[in-house]
Amino acid sequence: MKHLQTLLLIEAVAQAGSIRKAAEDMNITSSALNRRIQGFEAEFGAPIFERLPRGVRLNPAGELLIQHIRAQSSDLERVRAQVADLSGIRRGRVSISCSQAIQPYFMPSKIAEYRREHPGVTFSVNVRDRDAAEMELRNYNSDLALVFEPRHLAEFDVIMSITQPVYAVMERNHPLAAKDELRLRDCLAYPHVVPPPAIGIRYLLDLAVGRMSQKLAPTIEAESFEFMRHYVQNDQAIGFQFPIGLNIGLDDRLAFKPLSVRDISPGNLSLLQMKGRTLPVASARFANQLALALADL
Amino acid sequence: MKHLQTLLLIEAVAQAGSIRKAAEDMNITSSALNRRIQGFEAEFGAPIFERLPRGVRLNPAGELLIQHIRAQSSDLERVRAQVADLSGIRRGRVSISCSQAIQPYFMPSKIAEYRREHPGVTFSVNVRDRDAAEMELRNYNSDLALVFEPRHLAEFDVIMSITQPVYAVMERNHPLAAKDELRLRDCLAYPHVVPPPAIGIRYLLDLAVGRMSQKLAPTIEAESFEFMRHYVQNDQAIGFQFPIGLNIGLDDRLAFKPLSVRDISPGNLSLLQMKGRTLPVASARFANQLALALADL
DNA sequence: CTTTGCGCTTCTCTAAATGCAGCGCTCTCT
DNA sequence: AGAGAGCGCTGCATTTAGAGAAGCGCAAAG
Repeated sequence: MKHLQTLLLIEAVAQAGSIRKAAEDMNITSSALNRRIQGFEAEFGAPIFERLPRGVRLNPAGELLIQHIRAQSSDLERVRAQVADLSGIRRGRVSISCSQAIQPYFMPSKIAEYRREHPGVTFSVNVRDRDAAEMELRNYNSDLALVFEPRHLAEFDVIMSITQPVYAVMERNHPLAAKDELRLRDCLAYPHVVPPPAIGIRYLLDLAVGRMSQKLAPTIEAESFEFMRHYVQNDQAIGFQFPIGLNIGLDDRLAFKPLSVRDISPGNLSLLQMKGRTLPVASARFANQLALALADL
Repeated sequence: MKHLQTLLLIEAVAQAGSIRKAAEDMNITSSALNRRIQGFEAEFGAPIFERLPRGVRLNPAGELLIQHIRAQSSDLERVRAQVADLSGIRRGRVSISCSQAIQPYFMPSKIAEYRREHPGVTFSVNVRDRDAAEMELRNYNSDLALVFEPRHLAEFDVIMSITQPVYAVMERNHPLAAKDELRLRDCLAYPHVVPPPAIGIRYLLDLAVGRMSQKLAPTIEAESFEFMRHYVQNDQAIGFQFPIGLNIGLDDRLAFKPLSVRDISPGNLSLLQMKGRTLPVASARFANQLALALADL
C-alpha cells in the first residue's frame, strides 16, 4: 500500500539497524531513504532514530512509533480480509505461535477441522517458547499464541485458559508404569529428560523441585519432545509432558502417568492475542474454534 | 501528516457525499481527488464508494475502511501525544461527550481540578444525548463519554459505572417539598416538565410510567434543564433531574426531593470509551480521575 | 427540453522524490 | 599511526508522480 510506504521503510531501517542496509533491502538508494526519514521526523515533530557511528537505532519515540506502525498495517490487513470476506470469498491467513506440546496432535487436527469448512484459509504455525511466542504477538507477527505458562499476561487478552496436569512419560514396562499416579520424588530417582528453562513445563518442574528443596539434576536436557519420547525407551528414563502433547492410549511402547498435583502444579495453557487488537476474521473464527476445543478437553 | 493525506481525502469525500464538494473543501481540484480515489481503490483491490447520479456514498467496504482510517489517525495522535509526554511536556487535548446533567456542576469542577495539575492540557466538552454521545465515540470524535443510560454497551469499554436516583425539582414552598421522599404518582398530579425522549432521564420516566400503566402527559417538553429550573418556580410544576446535575443545599429557591426507587429505577451513569482503544495519555489520566470522583459520589 | 451537477478522461505542466557522486566522520584492523 | 571500511548526510541533475484546466457523457431536476 502506497500510503504506508514511508512507515514500512522506517520499519525496515529499524530492523536493519542502518539506513544504507535498509535501502538496499528495499531497493532504493540510501540518499532517498535518508531524506524520507528526515522528512518524516520533521513533520512528526521529533527524531525517531538515534544516530550512532555505525548506524542508527530507534529512540524511545521511535519505539512508540514502530508499535503504531505494526498495529496499523496489521489492522489494514484485517480490513482487507474483512472486505474480501464480505464479497463472499472466505480467505485469509491465520498465524499462530504455540508451545511444542501443542504441535504434534492438537494443532494439526484443529487446523484440519477448520480448513474443512474454510478451504481458502491458510495457516502459519510457529513453535515458540513462551517468551518468544509473546514477542511474536507484540510484533504482530502472530495473531494468536497458545502457550503453557505465559509470563506477561497483563499485556495480552486471554481468550481462553485451561489447566493440564504434568504427565510422566516412560517405557511401558518401566517399574513406575504400574502405578496410577506418580510422586515427583519417585520420578527423580530415575534418570530424567527435561526441556531447557525457557519451556513452560521446565518452569513448573523447577518450581516444584524448589519447593522440595531439592535440585533438578537432569540426565539430559533436550529441546525436542520427540527426542525425549525415543530416549525414555532406552534408559529406563522419565520424561515429562502435558497430556495435550501425548497420544494417550494410542502408543503401545510408552506409558503416560500423571504426577500428583500435590507435588507439581498443573500447567496453565492460555490462548492469547495482543491486547485490544481486532483480529482478522479468519483468525478470530479460528480462535473461537480453539477456545471451544480447549473447553472440551 | 503526509502519509495519511489520501485517507483524509477519502474521509472528506465520505463526509461531503460528493467528490467535487470534498475537493473544494480540501482545496484541490476534483480531477486530482478523483484520481487519488481511483488509485486507492485500485491498490486496495475493491471499490469503496458507490457511484450515484448525485454523488458518491460509501459502500460496505468503505464503511469498514473509514472506521480503520479514524482509528488509525486517532492512534497516531495518541503516539504523538505520548512522545511529547516523554520529552517532559504534559500537553494534549481531552475530548469528552456528556449528558446534560453532567455539564453545570460536575464537569467544570473536575476539569478545573485536572487543569490545576496539568495546565498544558486543553479540553473539548460536548453535551450530547446518549445516542449522539455513542456516535461521537464511534467516530473517534470524542475520547470519552459520560452519559446516563447508555444503550449499546457491548460496543464500548465501561471504565466506571454508578447509579443515581431520580430527583424531583420544585419550588421551595411547593406542597410536595415537605416530604423526604416522593412517589411518582404524586408528582404526576402536578404539571411536569420533562426532556425529550432521547434523554436518559426521560427514558427512565417512560419506563416507570409504563409500569404504572399510565401515560406521561408532559405539560412541557424541554431540552434545557436550565429552562426547567426556572419554569418550576412559576407554575407549581415538577421537573426531574439527577443529583449530579443539582446544587443540592445551595439553592434557596428550589427544593430537590428523591423519588422512591420503588417507582422509578435509578439512572445508570457510565464513563465509556471506544472498545479496545488506547487513549491518549491526557485522556486516560482524566478518565482515571473521573472514575475516582464518581466512586466518591 | 434545457439546465445543473456529477464522475471521469485527456493533456500539459510543475513540484516533489529519486539517483549519483562525494564529503566528513568514527571505528577497526594492520 | 595510518589506511580502509562503513556510516549519515548533502548538492545537483533527472525522473516521475501528482496537480490543474478543460471538456465529455450521463442522469435527475426544473
